[in-house]
Amino acid sequence: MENKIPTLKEIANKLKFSVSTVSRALNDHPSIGLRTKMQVKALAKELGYEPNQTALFFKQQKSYTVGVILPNLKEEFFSQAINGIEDVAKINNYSVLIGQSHDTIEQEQQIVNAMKNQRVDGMLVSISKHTKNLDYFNALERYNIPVVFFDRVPNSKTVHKVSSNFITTTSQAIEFLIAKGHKKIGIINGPEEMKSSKERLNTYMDVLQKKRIKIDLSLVVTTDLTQEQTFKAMEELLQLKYPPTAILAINDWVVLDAIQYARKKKLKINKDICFVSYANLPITNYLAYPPLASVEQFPYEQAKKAAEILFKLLENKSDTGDNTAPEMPFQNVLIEGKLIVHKK
Amino acid sequence: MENKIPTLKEIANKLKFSVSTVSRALNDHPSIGLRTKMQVKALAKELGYEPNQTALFFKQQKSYTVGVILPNLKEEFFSQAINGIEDVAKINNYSVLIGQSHDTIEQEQQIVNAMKNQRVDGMLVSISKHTKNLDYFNALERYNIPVVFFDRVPNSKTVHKVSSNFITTTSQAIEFLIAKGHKKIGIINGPEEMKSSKERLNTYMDVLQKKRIKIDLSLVVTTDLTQEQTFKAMEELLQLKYPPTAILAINDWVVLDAIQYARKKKLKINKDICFVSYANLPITNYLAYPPLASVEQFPYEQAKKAAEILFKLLENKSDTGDNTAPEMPFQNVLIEGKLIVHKK
DNA sequence: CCAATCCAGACAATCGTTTGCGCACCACTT
DNA sequence: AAGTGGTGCGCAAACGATTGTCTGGATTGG
Repeated sequence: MENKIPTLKEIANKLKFSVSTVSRALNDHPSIGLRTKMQVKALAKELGYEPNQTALFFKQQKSYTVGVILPNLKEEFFSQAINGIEDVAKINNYSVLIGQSHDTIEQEQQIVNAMKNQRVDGMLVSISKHTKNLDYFNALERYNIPVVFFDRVPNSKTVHKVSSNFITTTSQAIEFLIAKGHKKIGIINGPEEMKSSKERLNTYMDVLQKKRIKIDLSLVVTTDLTQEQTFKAMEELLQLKYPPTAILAINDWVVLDAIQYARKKKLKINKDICFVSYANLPITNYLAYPPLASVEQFPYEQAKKAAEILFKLLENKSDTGDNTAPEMPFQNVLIEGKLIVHKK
Repeated sequence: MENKIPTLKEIANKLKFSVSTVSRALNDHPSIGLRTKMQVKALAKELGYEPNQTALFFKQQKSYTVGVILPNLKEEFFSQAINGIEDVAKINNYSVLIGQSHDTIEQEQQIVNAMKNQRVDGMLVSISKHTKNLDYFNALERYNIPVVFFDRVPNSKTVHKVSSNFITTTSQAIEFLIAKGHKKIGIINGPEEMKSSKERLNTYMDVLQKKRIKIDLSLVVTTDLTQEQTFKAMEELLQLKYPPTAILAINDWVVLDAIQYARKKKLKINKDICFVSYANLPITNYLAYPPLASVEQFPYEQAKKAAEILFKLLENKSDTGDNTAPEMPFQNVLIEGKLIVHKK
């Protein structure tokens, strides 16, 4: 007998009240008498009544859910970011729906669409390394689903985004290496489609120029972040007539592979060759041959900031049913990173 | 004008059909004429109609979503497990809702409840390290939400679960160390509440006994997996009159801390003291002082298996609206691990 | 004593979709 | 010409909750 899911209707029937009365009683509506409220609440508790969220989502045209799309969860950068999002979501009583694009456009698009049809209230997205076309994100406008990009953000000016300031951190990193006496500084960059890759490269050249160090484009190689291509990139760099004495790598995973490759070639890390990279993963603490320094990008704070912007957008939306509210201007927040020098 | 979300009703109005006809047309119902179907489909496409999932979830009392609850995402073990689940879910056209308990009972319970009210169709759970009471999981029965536990599973016999076979892998690990000549083998175990801790300890003692090695309980210490307690556990072990020459640690993160501690005490890893642990994280490949061996637990396969069981349960449920179907007996699947010896 | 007021609760619409049933119309059959 | 069967579509209920409007009865004021 108790093995059915209680509904308002059941409570109403047992108490000979109408469904609407029961609903209002549970919501402490002023037009319901105290006696009635007590009765209803007592029975609701006894039956273990809890509102059916799917009915509410449907009725209210609101799911109290934000979708998060990111390349993958295995990078600690992203799992930390999730924590930032979860914390903000919890404050706002929202759930978080996570999807991994696995760095493919197809899966990213599919997830966006699925989330759209499930009517997430908003999305936080770190795009795949190949994403160029934002059509499927723009389609969300019609559904009134705001999107805030973080970390891996698109180039467009007409989106909200939060990302690391690669210009300042890259400057710091390069200047740090120059101060250490390095003149031949290699750079293992990411795919060209990635906005961060461009910024990193531009900054690299700017700093060298400012410091009057000759720019040698053969010192610039790229990887798609796979181990295979990273090895190939390292091979290119090391076979140069004047190989680099220091290398700036796009992130910690790439730098780990790069270091591994260098060791295989019998190079002494931090002596023959130094490495600096981005992310500052906890594991670098356990490494025998850690990079000399890492750029901490504060994933938690970055994602948190993005989530806060998203919730502000959601708030604006619900305040005024119509779009009469002054639209929030497109946010483009830069999070300052920090160069962490690992003590030997 | 096109900035509204298209519904069946709109299509029906524009075409002067009834909503039901439109619905059936889109679903290729046989009783709708070919001409009508074509017209409807054409307009649906033009308007970009896609069914509102929240309405479907509600109507069908089914969300095509499985909930996954695990301690945290930052352990690669779990993010790999998620991939196993996602892959199975994708085949079945299901979404995956992820929640992190952060190893606390309160959050775990809260997530279970939220997922219950959102009517996930089933759950896959790796319980927190403190979970003992399964009441809030049992409450899901009433909602007809099947649960399959994986990796960190409860002791109960009346649940479905998939976990590593700690008996065989622990035997292998200990025998491996004994074969290497170790007689004083320490063990850094997990909290006693964890089922795996008991199995690990029992196996440890069984193997030593079989090999006629004296059991010394002072060689058995525990950690709650935090770095602090792991350091304390190491301190206990190292201050013994006859400290261990080999240590079996509950997982890779613990072993990393243990190794760090040993190094701080100027012990030579793999010489003064050896380590073996569970998980075989990818990062062990990048370590200077990796454990001698790791037990690979195949998180992907484990989670995949759990997901497959869950979907079989879901299938059984939907086949027969009532519970007249022969209930599937409680599954208790053991996944065999594998001892991976890291080459130096 | 009757009308105005007010309180507590009921009625019904609504969200978008599916689905059982009914009905009109046409083409056959007899 | 009346019955039969099938085809093609509409009507309306249902899922669970919220909410605007309505109503019956008690209370109050003049």
